[in-house]
Amino acid sequence: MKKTILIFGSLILALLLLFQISTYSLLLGSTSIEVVIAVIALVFFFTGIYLNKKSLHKPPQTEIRIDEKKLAELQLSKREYEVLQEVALGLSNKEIADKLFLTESTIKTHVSNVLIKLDAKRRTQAIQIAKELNIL
Amino acid sequence: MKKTILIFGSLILALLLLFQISTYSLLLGSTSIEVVIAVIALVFFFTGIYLNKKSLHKPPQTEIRIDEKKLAELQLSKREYEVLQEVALGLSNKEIADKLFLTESTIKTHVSNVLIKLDAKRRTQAIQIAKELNIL
DNA sequence: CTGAATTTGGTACTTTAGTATGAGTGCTTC
DNA sequence: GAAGCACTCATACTAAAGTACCAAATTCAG
Repeated sequence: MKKTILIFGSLILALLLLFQISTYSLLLGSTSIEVVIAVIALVFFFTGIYLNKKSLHKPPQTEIRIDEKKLAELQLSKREYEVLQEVALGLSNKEIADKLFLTESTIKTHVSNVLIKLDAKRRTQAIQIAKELNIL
Repeated sequence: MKKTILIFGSLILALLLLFQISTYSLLLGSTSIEVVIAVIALVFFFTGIYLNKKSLHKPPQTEIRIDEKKLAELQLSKREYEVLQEVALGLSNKEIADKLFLTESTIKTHVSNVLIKLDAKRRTQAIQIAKELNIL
């Protein structure tokens, strides 16, 4: 955050300086109007590109957020959703049971319910459906 | 593509026009230097932002291309990779067999080989590993 | 407090998935 | 033409996964 403020501050300062220098050099007649305008245009053009890259480019790349609405629509209970997440990680029912301190029976029950609610025949299909719905 | 050329063309034209108008209005003394420079700066600033958004913003959002290198490293045969893709779609061995006009035995063999090559214990884990490696 | 939903777990059973092993075919490469 | 590899398929298993049904404890809103 500190770095951002510093960069922005010096950027604004530099642009203001450029602005003033341009105005004065024009008044003094040492530089032609065309050159000044061209320099200004180029500098601000690339400043625009740079700022855009910094501020708007990062967030959309990494985040692929889950669809809370569809998650609610599906009526999955907390445990069922939790189990679904573990299933998607490639764990077996036994492994999930150990991880959540439950028995394999319980996991089977939850998985079966998930399959019904997601309208899937197999756990692999449930994973595919869940990812299509942006639930995972 | 046609649209892009059209947009870029009119953009360049508009900028050139702005450039000329600025120069002339300055020479005629009808506008102050500061105003012209400010307008030029703003226009080029936002043009930079716009172009950057159009050209560099789209590809990373939609495309998540597969990692050809890792795919080669894994030494998966054509059929094995093909079967892996179907597995990731949530199909059963029987369904894959029917889809590819093979027997379930053959699919089982392919899946087993895929599991070994991906170092996975289950097909669900194979899916997870494959997606982590950007193979799918 | 009560009824409904959730969570947990069990038994019994069927269906898939996965392993091990062998074997025939076709294609390429040395 | 023999060795190697990919592809196909089979049999015989074992191990998971999944279904059906039941039941107790817990949670939670009305």
